[in-house]
Amino acid sequence: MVKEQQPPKFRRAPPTVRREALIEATLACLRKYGHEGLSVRRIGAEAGVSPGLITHHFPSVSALIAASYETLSMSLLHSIGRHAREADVSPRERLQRFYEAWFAPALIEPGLFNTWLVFWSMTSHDAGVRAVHDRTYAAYRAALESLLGQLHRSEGVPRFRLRPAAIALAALLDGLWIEASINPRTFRAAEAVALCEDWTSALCEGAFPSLLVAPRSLGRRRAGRGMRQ
Amino acid sequence: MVKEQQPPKFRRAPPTVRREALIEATLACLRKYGHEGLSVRRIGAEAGVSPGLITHHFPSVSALIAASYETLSMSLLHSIGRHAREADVSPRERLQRFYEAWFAPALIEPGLFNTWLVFWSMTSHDAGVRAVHDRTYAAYRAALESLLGQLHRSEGVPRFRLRPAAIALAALLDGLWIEASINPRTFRAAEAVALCEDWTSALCEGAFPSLLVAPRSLGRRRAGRGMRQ
DNA sequence: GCTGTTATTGTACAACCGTATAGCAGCGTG
DNA sequence: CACGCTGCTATACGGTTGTACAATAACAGC
Repeated sequence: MVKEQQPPKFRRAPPTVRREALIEATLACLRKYGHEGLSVRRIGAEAGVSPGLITHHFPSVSALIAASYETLSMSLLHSIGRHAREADVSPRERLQRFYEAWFAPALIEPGLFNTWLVFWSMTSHDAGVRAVHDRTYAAYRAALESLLGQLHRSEGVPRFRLRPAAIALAALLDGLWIEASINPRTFRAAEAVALCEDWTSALCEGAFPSLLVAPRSLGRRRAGRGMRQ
Repeated sequence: MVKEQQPPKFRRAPPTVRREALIEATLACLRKYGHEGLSVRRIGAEAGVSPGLITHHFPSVSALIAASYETLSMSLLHSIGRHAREADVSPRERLQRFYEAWFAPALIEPGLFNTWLVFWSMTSHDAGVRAVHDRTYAAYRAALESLLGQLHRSEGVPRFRLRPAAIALAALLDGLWIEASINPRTFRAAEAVALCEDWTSALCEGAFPSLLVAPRSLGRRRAGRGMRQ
């Protein structure tokens, strides 16, 4: 009987780290293969693990997707927000840095876009994924509201309603990000940033009538049509 | 030999109308089942036709998707544009009607959103679908440029660069449409229209610095950073 | 009414999917 | 060194998928 010193067939890991590794593998697969990437076999191969392990650690594959969604979106929001939170610059400049981080090359990438499409396409079927979206979008909007709120208290900036302002800015950012992801040749990153900066300028000048809060006297035309705060 | 008068097993159709019927069935399937809907068997069942017919009329399934993409997006653009093109109202009001059509209940529907997600997710893999996107997005932007161009020549509206303005407006519309499609409870249609109207107001007041063309003298801060027209 | 064209069907194929489950094996514990 | 817990593998199952291809039958032209 020859005593072959062969390496172990697999290594054990505590559930927490294995779960995290599976989430990371899932994100890698979605990035590389898009919709075709969310198969248990492909994810297992990416993580160097058998397909059965996934159903062992997650109740179903959609639960794994939901967890991956939460991980990625919080990671991105934190990473982008860090650029805006550093140093002591003016609120206006903080926003600009946020925009620049948003349209940085790392974010404008087909893989990331395809990953997001998979998440979005599951919101209608899976309640768990939809819950993650709602929580994530709320956090994203809260970050924007925070940045806009600082602007709020600057010299010469009229008061405006934060929530709809953040909704509009989020929409503008998303829309530009999508087109840039699908076809990077439509416009350059600097142009996208300039368009967002324009939006900020208009906000600071009070050029968005329905966002202004209680524009008593001084008849700006079309003084808002009652959006709820 | 009994002469049974049984109906024919199938009916022949000229390639053109069969192709169109298949496209219609594809759109119905995508609307109902999303990503799961683009299988030859499901589409065939929807059209009351055998699965093999699809590969007979289309070189591949992705060609069918591309054709469906083109059909739907042109149909939508035309349908929405019709509301804005009718009667003789002011350019400003034309834009508002466009916004209202954009956020009408028929457009804010999970089925339509999921259909769009399928199209988007194929742009990275399939060259044909990407070509359709580019053509479609250009037509969409051209429609916006036309509407904005009319605004352009109104009294008191400063000159601005059409192309980037249309890009920004398209992004705002898309972003709002997406969030409304995923979670209709985030905001109401009227709020989305108000946010777009705000954007128009700011544009007319010249509150978007980088969009202004040749703002000679009159030092507005941050006079654009050279976006190409 | 017969014939030829061809749109259409039906089936076979190989590959893939998610889930369930029985048993192997790493590794902490004694 | 042996034991046992349990993370993990491997396989089987019934289902799906897109494509290929031979056979069939609708229907127009003669």
